[in-house]
Amino acid sequence: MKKEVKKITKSKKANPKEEKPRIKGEAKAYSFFQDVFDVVRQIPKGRATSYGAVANYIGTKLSARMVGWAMNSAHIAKPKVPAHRVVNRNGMLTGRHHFPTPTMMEELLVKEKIKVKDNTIVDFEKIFWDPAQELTL
DNA sequence: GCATTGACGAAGG
DNA sequence: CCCTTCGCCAATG
Repeated sequence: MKKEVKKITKSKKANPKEEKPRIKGEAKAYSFFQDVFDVVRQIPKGRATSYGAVANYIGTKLSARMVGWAMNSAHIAKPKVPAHRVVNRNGMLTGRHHFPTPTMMEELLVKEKIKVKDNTIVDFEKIFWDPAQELTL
């Protein structure tokens, strides 16, 4: 149950319509959407990262949810964002259901020599790629 | 304008 | 050790 924990809901829009997937080319107003996409695109093959790591790199580590939410627009973003390389901190392919086909995500991972077992990346910590660590911002 | 939800994460029981 | 709960930020109904 959700209970009425938060009834206030800040709902204060910090960013005015910055992300507009409908418009192509003139998306100058960068937002965490673009940041997430950019970071995810820089994930080397055979590697994977977690939403929390990406969020941490961007600075919104406290809200790893936003990363996942942003990935919802990833399938609209171009060039295509390798969202299959982004999983939760458990290494579980939680977002596989959002792909064109639920099997596409693990198939892509397997193609990159990433072992997937029971919807979870094997040796996730080994192939883990931390943008904040690798990119050294 | 308020309540609910979400491809998460960390902490508490 | 497994399950439940809170926190975050933005969007959508």
